Amino acid sequence: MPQRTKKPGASKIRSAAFQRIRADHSSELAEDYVELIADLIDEKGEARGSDVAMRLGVANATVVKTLKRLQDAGLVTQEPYRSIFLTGEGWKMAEDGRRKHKIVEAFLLALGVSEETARIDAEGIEHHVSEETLRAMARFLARKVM
Amino acid sequence: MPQRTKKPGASKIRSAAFQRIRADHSSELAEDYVELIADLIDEKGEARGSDVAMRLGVANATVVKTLKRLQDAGLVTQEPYRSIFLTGEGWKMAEDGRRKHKIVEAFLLALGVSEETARIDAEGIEHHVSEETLRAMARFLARKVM
DNA sequence: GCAAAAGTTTAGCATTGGCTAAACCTATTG
DNA sequence: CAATAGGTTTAGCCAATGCTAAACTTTTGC
Repeated sequence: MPQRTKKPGASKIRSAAFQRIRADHSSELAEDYVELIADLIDEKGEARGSDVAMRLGVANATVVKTLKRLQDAGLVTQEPYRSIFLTGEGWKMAEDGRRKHKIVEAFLLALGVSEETARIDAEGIEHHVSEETLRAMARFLARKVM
Repeated sequence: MPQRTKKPGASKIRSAAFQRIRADHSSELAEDYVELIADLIDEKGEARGSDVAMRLGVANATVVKTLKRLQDAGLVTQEPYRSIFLTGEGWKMAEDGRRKHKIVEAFLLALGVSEETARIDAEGIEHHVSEETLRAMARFLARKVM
């Protein structure tokens, strides 16, 4: 008989973590883009697609395609051959990413990790830490300072 | 097989982090699979595709397709309608994943995070921590015990 | 021992996120 | 002010990862 996708409550709990990871991954790229665009705007006054491409290490064409999705998602606005702007929503996401990034990076540094590693690992970790863990990291940092 | 990453030369050290994240993502799924398969074998004596599907929260067909890739990659062996085995390589990857997972989870717990959150966050973080950060976490744990 | 139930695989489709090459604008400059 | 250099977009390809429905195999119950 057709084998419906089983969604029994039993091992649903087990799979929750993996489902969250898949969800995280789909928002991860969007967060990286808006964060980077925000940085570029703050640093150079404007964000060009090619700057984004260079910093992410991908081809221009990939950025164009992704930005189209981000525009559909209401995170950025842009016109052909012009620089990129963030919507209110986009700024909100960028700020949130920066906030997480800062906490994670500072935390790793406080843990005794090198600057280089802290920066790189923070980039990977920031999309996978819950608010609870962020709070614990912030607490640790506060305690360290005292 | 990950796409050929063209190195743009001196352009951007900045992009290194993102490139590593993309690389991590392509191995992440493989690690999750082999780790899960190892767990199932240890727990129940065998790993069936449908168990993997249930625990990961994906459809059976997705698991079949992914296992084909893992087989091509030399991580698992299997025959149609039979249960799944890990190759030596597969076991090695599974053990490494478990090692990382354990450190990260224990570390989060020591930080004061709840068990539930530690388990879930560790699942996401384990694929993005460098050996250096793992060492720092282990050091922290050791210090805590003293 | 065979028919139905249960489990597994195949087929076919969609989306995301990469790439290169070619076409297309914009901007510089002679 | 036109030609061209250079940046940007489009077109079209590929691989990974997900899905449902249908086909197929194995197991079970009588």
